Amino acid sequence: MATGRSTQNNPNAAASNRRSRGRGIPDATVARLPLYLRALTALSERSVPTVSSEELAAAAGVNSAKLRKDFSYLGSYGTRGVGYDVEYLVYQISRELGLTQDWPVVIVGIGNLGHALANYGGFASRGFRVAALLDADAALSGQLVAGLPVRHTDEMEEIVRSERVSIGVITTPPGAAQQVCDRLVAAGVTSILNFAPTVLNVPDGVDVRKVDLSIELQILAFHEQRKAGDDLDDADQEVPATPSAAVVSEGTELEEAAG
Amino acid sequence: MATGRSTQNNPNAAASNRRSRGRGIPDATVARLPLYLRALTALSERSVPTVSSEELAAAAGVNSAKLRKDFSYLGSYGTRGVGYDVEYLVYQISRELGLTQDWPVVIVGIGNLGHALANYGGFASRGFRVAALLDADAALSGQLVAGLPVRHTDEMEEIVRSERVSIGVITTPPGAAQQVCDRLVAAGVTSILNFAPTVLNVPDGVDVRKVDLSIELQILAFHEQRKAGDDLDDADQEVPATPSAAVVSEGTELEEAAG
DNA sequence: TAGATTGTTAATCGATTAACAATC
DNA sequence: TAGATTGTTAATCGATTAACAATC
Repeated sequence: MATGRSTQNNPNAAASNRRSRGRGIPDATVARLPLYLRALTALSERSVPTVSSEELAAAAGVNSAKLRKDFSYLGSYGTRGVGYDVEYLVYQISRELGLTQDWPVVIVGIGNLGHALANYGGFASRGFRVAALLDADAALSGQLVAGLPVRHTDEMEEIVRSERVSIGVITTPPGAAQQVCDRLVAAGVTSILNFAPTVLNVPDGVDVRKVDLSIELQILAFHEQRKAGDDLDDADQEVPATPSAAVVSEGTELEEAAG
Repeated sequence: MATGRSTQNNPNAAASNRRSRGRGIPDATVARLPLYLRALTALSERSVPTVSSEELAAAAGVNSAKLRKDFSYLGSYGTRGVGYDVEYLVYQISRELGLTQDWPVVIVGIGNLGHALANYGGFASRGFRVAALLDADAALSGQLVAGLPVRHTDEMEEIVRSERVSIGVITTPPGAAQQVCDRLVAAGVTSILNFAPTVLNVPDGVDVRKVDLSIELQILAFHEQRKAGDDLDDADQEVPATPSAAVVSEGTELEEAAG
């Protein structure tokens, strides 16, 4: 938190507490816009012309008051007594999220996860274009993954610059993540989606979002344990004198290649 | 929101607003415990005996006031003027998260992502044991992935029951996710980690957490756009009369198999 | 005792929600 | 006009943070 480098704060806050500039859409609302968009797109495909806040909220898995409040930050796009025009709302939300433009991304680290992401259909359909797949393992170079040749990480800087890549996806092992991140940032990337289980340090102005399998599972385990505890009842049995064994060891490798 | 089925609320809330029972640890704190645990485990491996809230907070990427507040929900495990005993804290957090017990999980849908998860080292090291890999494609049955044979989804119910699986990971295409979810829940699974881009409906008492690639990227794009907007300055140019084209289409496939 | 650092308080901030007036 | 549904208000709740007394 010193040195002019900021460290991502909570698991997923991006850089911005800054009520995101302009009119200022709250972070919690921004995080839900993609959910609404997905539900709306499904309605659009079924040629449903309009939808009420109640229906759309149910489809997106939120309550309707929250949805209306969220939409109120975007403007008044509904019609009282009627609902929202599906197509129009799809467009407005897409525009708000920046999905009406082209976003070239690079994926660094082409292990199983990198593969999975490269093949992910949700990419292309939302304005995200895979500009390159990069891996530190020269043996992978040239190999086709999802129709694209894997290229060596030596080419990272050149690709980021020439393709004007502003978003980088890191699927390397944790040990390589910070270094890859530094290089991406130095080359001009200002948003990073990090799948490596590491805290990345980035300069101000760079957003980092983190996806962490292990953390999600641990949170589930916590709740699962509490459910089981309903039967046992945790009679606040105090702390055993000795820490004992059972200490969890860190063996966090998400992928094998790259760096 | 009717029928006794609850729908997961925000992207990642699990079922519990219930200040998680007992002493009641806030959800935001629970979500950070794995981060602290990771940082502590790294210190433990370097044989660091004690750590201050300031140091640990920096390593975990949070501020120290938040960390101390978080720890205060667990108990008073520090020593004023000294800091926290690393090993002891690792043990306490592990215990709190339920990681000192064995959690058998099944992964349903063995495409690239299922592969990546099966190979994920962070699993085994934290008490999570892959009890089975399941896929609806019979052609995959018997094939070894991460040393385990893929089994047909027909065996799902039997495996969940016999292995006492309470956590299921869904990496199927979106179309199959709800059905797979229903079967898992019917068989006894009470926590689900969903990678398919679908809102899952589950009965009360079942926790769902969602990991969604596309959503994370869209949130990054939003912030990225705002950064660019600093130059252009969005002079509140009002809504174009016609929605126009550029409508984003839904082609969300995360994987190919299963269901 | 002096220095360091925790654990807690209290203020602030942001997010959620119910309720309802506005209005189609 | 009557019915439906939005957009907004205001109350509530939960999370963050700085500051500092307690205490090692």
